[in-house]
Amino acid sequence: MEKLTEMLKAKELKVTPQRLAIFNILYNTNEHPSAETIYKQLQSTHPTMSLATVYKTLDTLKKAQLVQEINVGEDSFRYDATVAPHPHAICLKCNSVIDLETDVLAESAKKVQEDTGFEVISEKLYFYGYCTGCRTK
Amino acid sequence: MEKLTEMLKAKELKVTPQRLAIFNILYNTNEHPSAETIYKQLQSTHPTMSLATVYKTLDTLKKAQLVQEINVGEDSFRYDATVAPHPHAICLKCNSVIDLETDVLAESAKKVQEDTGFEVISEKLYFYGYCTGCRTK
DNA sequence: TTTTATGCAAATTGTTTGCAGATAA
DNA sequence: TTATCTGCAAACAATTTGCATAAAA
Repeated sequence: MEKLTEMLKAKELKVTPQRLAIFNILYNTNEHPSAETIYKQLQSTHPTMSLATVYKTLDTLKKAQLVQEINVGEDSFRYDATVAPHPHAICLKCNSVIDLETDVLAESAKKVQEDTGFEVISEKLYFYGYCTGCRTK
Repeated sequence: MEKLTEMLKAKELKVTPQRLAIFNILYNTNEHPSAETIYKQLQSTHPTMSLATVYKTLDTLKKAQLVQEINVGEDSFRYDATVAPHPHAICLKCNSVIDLETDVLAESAKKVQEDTGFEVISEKLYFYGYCTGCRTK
């Protein structure tokens, strides 16, 4: 991950195997795993990595704007290496979180700003329902 | 609150002072309080009410579709007696949560459904930024 | 009088923190 | 070599649970 290495250096953060491994998982999945899930996934390749390190690293990456934290209403946070704002669809049956590319966000942010005077910095849009795989019941 | 009394009876749930008090708070505010906040607010009028009861009651009301739970990315949930879907704006400075009435939700749900095949049941839209009171810095 | 709800305290879960030793620069 | 990071264990905070008592139907 050259991208991450660069970004970390730019922020005067050390490039450690743990940080690379965690970012790598997020960068190569669209599953939006939680800290716990990432930790379990790393146990085979990085058996000494602690859960605390996963949390600390996710916090570091979040502050460095390399990952975004998403909050779908579960009891834990999930993480996404795609930082550009985009909606998510959460399947109520299999709990999967799917990235969407609808562009309603920019338009509606502008509308809100005009209508209410609220200055929009970012936005999150979640759809709850059933994914294509779970629709057939 | 006749509405609540009816709804509870319809679901074979008992009408208790605690349930009335908690629903009443939510029904008469637009502050979207957390369980803790509701608990504190009730201490003067209902000094024997326990925090566990607040949690259990909110869960009951949520299941009875009388309140909705919202998750703005804080460490706790907030509650809203308006169950119809509507966007929320969260001020990053004063942490207030404001109800919005923009109607982007219905349109975009339809769009997502057509584009991706994901069957949308409900949606949540959050805007983060600065409220009119906090913009002047 | 029967069933369900409340209130207490203890348990659980996700996350954070302090600190000594390890590692990147 | 020095500043930062990791990993462990303990701490924390939000929420849940078990159970005896209390209250609604």
